[in-house]
Amino acid sequence: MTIMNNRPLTGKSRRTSIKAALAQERETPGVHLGGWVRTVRGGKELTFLELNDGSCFASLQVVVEENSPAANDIARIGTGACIEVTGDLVISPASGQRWELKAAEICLLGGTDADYPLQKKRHSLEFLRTIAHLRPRSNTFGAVFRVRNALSFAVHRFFQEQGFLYVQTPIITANDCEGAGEMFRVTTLDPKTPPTKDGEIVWGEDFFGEKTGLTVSGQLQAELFATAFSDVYTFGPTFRAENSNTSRHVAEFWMIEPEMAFADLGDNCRLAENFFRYMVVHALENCAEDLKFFNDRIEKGLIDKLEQLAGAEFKIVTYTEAVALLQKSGQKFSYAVEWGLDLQSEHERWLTEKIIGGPVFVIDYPAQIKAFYMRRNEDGHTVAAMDMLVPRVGEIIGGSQREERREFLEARMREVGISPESLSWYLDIRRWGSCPHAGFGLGFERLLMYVTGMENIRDVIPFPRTPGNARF
RNA sequence: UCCCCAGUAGCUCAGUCGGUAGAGCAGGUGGCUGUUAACCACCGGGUCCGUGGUUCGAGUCCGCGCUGGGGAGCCA
Repeated sequence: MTIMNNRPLTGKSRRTSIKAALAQERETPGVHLGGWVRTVRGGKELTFLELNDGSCFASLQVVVEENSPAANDIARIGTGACIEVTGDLVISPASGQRWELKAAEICLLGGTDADYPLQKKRHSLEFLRTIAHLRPRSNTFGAVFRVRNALSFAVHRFFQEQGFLYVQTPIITANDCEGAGEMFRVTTLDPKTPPTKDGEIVWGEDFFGEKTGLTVSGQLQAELFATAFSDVYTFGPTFRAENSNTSRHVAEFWMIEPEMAFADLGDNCRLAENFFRYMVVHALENCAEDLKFFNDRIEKGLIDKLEQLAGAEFKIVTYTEAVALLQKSGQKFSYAVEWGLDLQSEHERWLTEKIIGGPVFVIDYPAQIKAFYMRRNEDGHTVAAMDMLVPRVGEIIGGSQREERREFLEARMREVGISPESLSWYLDIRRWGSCPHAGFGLGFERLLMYVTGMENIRDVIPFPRTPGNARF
């Protein structure tokens, strides 16, 4: 790089990451670090600072000697302070850590005070949620967001390795008939004086010339791309304006939606299984330190669970079999288990946790409880749908083979009250060059819940959006 | 949206039968020759979520509201 003016940009202030420092093979003089202080332990002649920069779970112990020039500032350095340190990386003479930094110079960049909410003690996840701007500096959320980062990368790696094309489907869309949930409205009309006719808002005068909202699914557009590129996937933000108040729902989340041409429901389940296993293996191989923390503090036995899953075959049961299994389980449920009724959360959990004891695909649901685009089976009353259920989290994947036969699809749309004209482009795919295809939607946050053991979806997304809460 | 539970110091929580507010951590001061969410001593710190009521007296009992959590529905 060439600096064209007289600004004193040296480009020499870059630090060594703590991850890199801890990975050193030998003692190194003159190492420069930056980070946030986790705890300070002061003695008469020595002060110990735990420094964390988020590059890894571990902190690095910084040792300040009483008469070192670095000692000047340490009285003002408390938990949470941001500092830069230069010193020698040496093998620690005390047990508890291999490396420590003998400080020669400390620069206090940003101090803290008594009101700093993040203390060196256990906080409740509920409290940390109220300080979402600071919680990434905690052990738990540091680990969560490093795993989230690793798995985001793994999503792309998995699909790219398999030759899938990444497609960015629109975030603003005019389809509100996808059956996936309530939409957030997108409009530029003045809420005080919208154009009206006979008391109704004239959406034709809105920005896009029709009623639009934030996407609830990229599936329909992914299907369009699948009929040109064969195998495609989306990975992007998804919005649901449902008034859902549970530990598994947020209004804004990230969804992964692969769509494959020349594929049936069996191919779909196989892809889902391979994908899920790939994510788990990737986490085991790349996030060992963070997973160990989750295993010790969040979900006992987590690593065993993940390792078992990596080697296990996923079970597939039909909806009809699932109903029979639940009926003969002898378990008393609050809601009836009966063919034709949707499985309740309690049924799904019993199935995956108690009867199967691991991830399970439930396939071939009754047509009347599933979406219009799912392919009708030969029996005439079920559709080629699949839900993947996992212990603790419940439904993590929902997918299907799509109805590629135009006359069946159109008839089904009329049955459920969707005008074929409104989705003419979707029907056109069946009109010209139609082919069997299948895909699914996987909630990225629910995957993270499974992998980290975190029990509330609000704790695996940086700044959760839920009814009544869009702070931060 | 419905059902259940909770709200006390900056944080985690105790507070008995209704009798006038407590601990640990954090913060401040001092001590300590290598500490591991250090330790020891002392100090400061309260709209008991809000509101209305019952009572001689309410953190405690009752009504309403707000906020948070768990569960259900919707789903990923």
